[in-house]
Amino acid sequence: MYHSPTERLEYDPPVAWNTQETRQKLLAAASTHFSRSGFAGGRVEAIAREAGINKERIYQYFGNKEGLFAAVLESEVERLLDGIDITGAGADALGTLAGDLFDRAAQHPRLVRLLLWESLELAEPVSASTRGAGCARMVAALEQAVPRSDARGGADTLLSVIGIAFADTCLPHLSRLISGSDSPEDRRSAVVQQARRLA
Amino acid sequence: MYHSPTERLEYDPPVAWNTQETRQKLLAAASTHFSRSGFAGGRVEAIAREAGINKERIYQYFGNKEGLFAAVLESEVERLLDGIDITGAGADALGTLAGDLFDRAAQHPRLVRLLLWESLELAEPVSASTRGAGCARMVAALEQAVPRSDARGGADTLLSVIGIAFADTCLPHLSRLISGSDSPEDRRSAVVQQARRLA
DNA sequence: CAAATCTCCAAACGTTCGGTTGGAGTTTAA
DNA sequence: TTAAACTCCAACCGAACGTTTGGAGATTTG
Repeated sequence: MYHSPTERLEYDPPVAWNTQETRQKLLAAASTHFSRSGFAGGRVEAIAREAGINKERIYQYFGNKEGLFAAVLESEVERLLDGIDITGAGADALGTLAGDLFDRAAQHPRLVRLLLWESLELAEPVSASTRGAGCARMVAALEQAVPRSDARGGADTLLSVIGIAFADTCLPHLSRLISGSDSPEDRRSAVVQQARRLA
Repeated sequence: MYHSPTERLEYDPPVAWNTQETRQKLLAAASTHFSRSGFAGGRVEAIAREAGINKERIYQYFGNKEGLFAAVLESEVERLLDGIDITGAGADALGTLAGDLFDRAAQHPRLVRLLLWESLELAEPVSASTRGAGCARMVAALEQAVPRSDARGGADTLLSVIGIAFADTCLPHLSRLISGSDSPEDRRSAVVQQARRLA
């Protein structure tokens, strides 16, 4: 195995196999890069370098750059709503939901960013059937927690709570122009308050 | 002036000057391409071809690709909220605002897309001071129309109404997974209804 | 133990891309 | 009328990029 003169090692140990770890390292690095720069702005070479894996392995495991991007989205975007349940009833339910969503976005900003890149760069969502099923469950739970007369109340409410909770993550520049630099605590409090009003 | 054999003309008329038109054509084509594909995915060559202008002109007028992108954002993103005033009071004011925002997004989807690309691809917003002033005026008007006790009510309300109004434009895939393929009329109605509840 | 298969690598390839150059013609100014 | 300045173009350049190739070594199989 040849190294360039500037990094020639005294002894190159042979490379042991670790198929699962290789794949996971590539996915983790790809998640970072695609979250930051999107599909078009992400660089295969830079992803591989950060993973510490040869970029040829990307083609072996994922097919191509598009396959890698899809794999990242498949593993990440479901996590956005994963484990967030509807608890309580009425205004409490909506406030808690909004707070949980806000916290999720605050702790994992890359998830919302990946969702946005998916929206802008893909014609169709990834994992549509499983994500659709997850959303349907949330809608049904919301309809139980916040009963309403109109037939689509659950779906409309869920979408509005998401819109409120993610407004500053989806549109950070506009948010800052509107609200100034308020603290995450203040922002969270406002999100919970506004969502409660939808009851 | 040389043309390739496949498009050799019998006679090449010399090119007259039209500096303003050239610039506008480039901006229009750039708006289309950057709205669709973002900065990283937009192609200078493709933009120039669509404008019918030599791509070297882009460097003359805008400096580089980044300058072109900034020029597009500067001319487009202010149009998103431009001319949208707060009318009425209470729930009516919020409902009308949400409806107007929804209509603006529906009629000019490229504006929201450009806003999203700005959010994802730029560290700072363009035209921050003029946009900030415009937002401050809207916040003040909202505080008049929907008086509230908390000090930041106007800003929080505006951001929430925007979040509700643009939820399906910002996150179209997630919206469709949640709501199914409802009609724009139904979607608009839901947006107005939900926004009214924030009063 | 040897052959087959698999994983991993460095290097290379062909294409794409943003940006520049040399020059032709248009318009303006003296 | 001529020179200067400006606008516009085709072609080009160097770098970047996604993808492939040839081969070395690790692991599995018979």
